[in-house]
Amino acid sequence: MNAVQLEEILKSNGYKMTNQRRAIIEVLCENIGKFLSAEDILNLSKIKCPQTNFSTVYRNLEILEQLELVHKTNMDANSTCFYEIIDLDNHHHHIICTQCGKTKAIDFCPLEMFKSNIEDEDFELLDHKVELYGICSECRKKPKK
Amino acid sequence: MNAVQLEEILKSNGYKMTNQRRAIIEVLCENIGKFLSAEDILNLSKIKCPQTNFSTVYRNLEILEQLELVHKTNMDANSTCFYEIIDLDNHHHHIICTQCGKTKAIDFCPLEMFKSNIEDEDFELLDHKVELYGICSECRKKPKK
DNA sequence: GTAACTGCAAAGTTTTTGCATTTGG
DNA sequence: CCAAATGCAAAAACTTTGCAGTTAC
Repeated sequence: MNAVQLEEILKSNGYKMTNQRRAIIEVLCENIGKFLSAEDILNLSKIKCPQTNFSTVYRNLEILEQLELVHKTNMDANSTCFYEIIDLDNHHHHIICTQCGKTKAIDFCPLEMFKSNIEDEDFELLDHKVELYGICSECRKKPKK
Repeated sequence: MNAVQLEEILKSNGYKMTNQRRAIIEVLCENIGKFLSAEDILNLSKIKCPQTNFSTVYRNLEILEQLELVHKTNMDANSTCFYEIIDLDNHHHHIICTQCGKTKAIDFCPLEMFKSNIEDEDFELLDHKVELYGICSECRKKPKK
């Protein structure tokens, strides 16, 4: 998924392109595989379009969520939410370092395992979220804080 | 994991038992397999111990998190966090109805699949979170809102 | 007795909203 | 032109904290 494709999707859903929106989309596309907070997105977007504002970031994230183009998540430690573009061409999950927060994309997805293991007809399975937590090599080398 | 076991763990870590704490622990243990918000926990705890307070709930959840006895999570739709006792004897994940929020425990865990698929020595795998999203049978019957 | 715990009220964070103004198509 | 988008400031929602008083052990 690249920014141009995303723009097309938004336009075809009746949304207009503004510099702020384009900046936000570009930031998201340039950071696939990482988790960004709303504040991260704001700061990075401001580099491209300085007048970008928190409300605008949140409003655009909401639109993208509704179109199922971004995933929203939190990590256990705090209550900030993190966002990432859903890249259908390159579906992945993450491993997250519990010490420094660094993330890394993991290609393996256990969804098929779930499908075959859930004989449960009560739910129609639509989506899933998988996060792995660990300690990255750099943090392992460091003395424990 | 039952409330008595949990009390023992807390006591052996130097924590004292108060009626508020006991109420919170019991509520958590009685709701394994569900996700409770801090507010849910407060309201249910108040039935057992009416003077229970929000600060006390959050402070106890923090202690339980530090001892790795509860998991904290959020669902995509809103930014409220949800808590559940980690029941090592009965490890499970959840499927969550995106319409009504109802949850159901799922026994299958793909962790072993991950271990064998991650040849990645950069991370030491410590923990994981898996959530499935879908629409429950009741919501499927209802006319779309 | 004393360290741990709690209640309260206040502050901190993150997210959402109303409204007046601006802008893209 | 006008619906959509934005900026601002204020509010809402959720969580954390300081402090004085209380309680478990």
